[in-house]
Amino acid sequence: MVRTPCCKAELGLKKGAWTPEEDQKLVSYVNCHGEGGWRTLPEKAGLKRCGKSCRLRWANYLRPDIKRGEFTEDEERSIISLHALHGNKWAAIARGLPGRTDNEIKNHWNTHIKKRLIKKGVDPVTHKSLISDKSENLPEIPEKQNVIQTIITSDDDLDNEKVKNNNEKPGLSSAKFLNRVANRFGKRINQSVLSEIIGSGGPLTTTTTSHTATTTSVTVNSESDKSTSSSFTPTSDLLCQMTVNGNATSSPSTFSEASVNDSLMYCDNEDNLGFSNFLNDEDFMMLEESSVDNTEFMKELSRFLEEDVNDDVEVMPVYEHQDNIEDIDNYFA
DNA sequence: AAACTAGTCAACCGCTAGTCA
DNA sequence: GTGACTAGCGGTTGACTAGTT
Repeated sequence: MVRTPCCKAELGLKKGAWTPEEDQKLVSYVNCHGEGGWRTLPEKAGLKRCGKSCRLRWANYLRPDIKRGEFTEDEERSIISLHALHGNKWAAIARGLPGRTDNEIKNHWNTHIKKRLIKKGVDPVTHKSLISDKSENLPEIPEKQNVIQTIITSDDDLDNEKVKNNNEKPGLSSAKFLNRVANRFGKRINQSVLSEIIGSGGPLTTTTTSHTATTTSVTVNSESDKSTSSSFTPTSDLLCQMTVNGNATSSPSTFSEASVNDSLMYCDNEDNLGFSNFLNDEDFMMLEESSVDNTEFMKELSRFLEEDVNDDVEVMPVYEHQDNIEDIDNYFA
């Protein structure tokens, strides 16, 4: 297939920095006619630019919802967390930072964060320490994660004990179960929804963890990582959707067809045992109204999963993933 | 003051994926 | 199924600025 030129090879198409007059023309046109139709926009708007250039100018600079100025510490934490999940998928990272563009984040990463991570001894690519290869001490993660493996990550005996007794420990049961839920519904709901289920963490969490904290990652495999929605969905809504009549219900406002291929993280430390800690008060109002305690709620969800046999999605492994927490700590140390 | 260097970031380029006829 | 078209993404470039010599 012959590659289509991105714009007409006509003389007179301007390149380089945009003038205020050009900006004004573009803003006026988009305000009147909306975004889209970039190929024909320049001519209609009276601009001697290629459509691609117009789209980029609008997306990276002229859009009214763009937040400009210094990145906050929280934003930098988010960038690092999201980079650990997505790698150099700047657009995916930008979806997690409202008002910031992929280009801006990419530039900030390359000019600030990357250097600072290196200076702090953290590999900006792997998010692991450059000084000592901690991966040697970590459990091996299967390349193709198709087996069930639960690993509690803390290096102290207490946490090891939790592994042994994880059936009795609500927090760890919750961890496993949430992974099942995530895997089960990963193809229907987007990452933000899953993060809401997980509640106390997620890629955007700004909570720093102590070294005794146990961090568990949920990996949801799917055909594509093209998450199309980042809309916020209250956890209670989702839970209601999931448990109504014990059947899966799929509301467009709650479930999206977007698939997920990201590691979802939450903190499961000593102060955070029990499923109740993953939910807020509003979530529990729903539970209290139905007189279902935590255990019953877990059973209900388990039963729901068991009953919903039509979908044979495999349960994916739970494995340790604490490096990107450490690199954030290192970064801000 | 001039030349040089390094840092920053807007804009560009090449490519891919999705859609439609 | 194929090709044209469009939108979007990630890597790179280069203009500009600030700091240093």
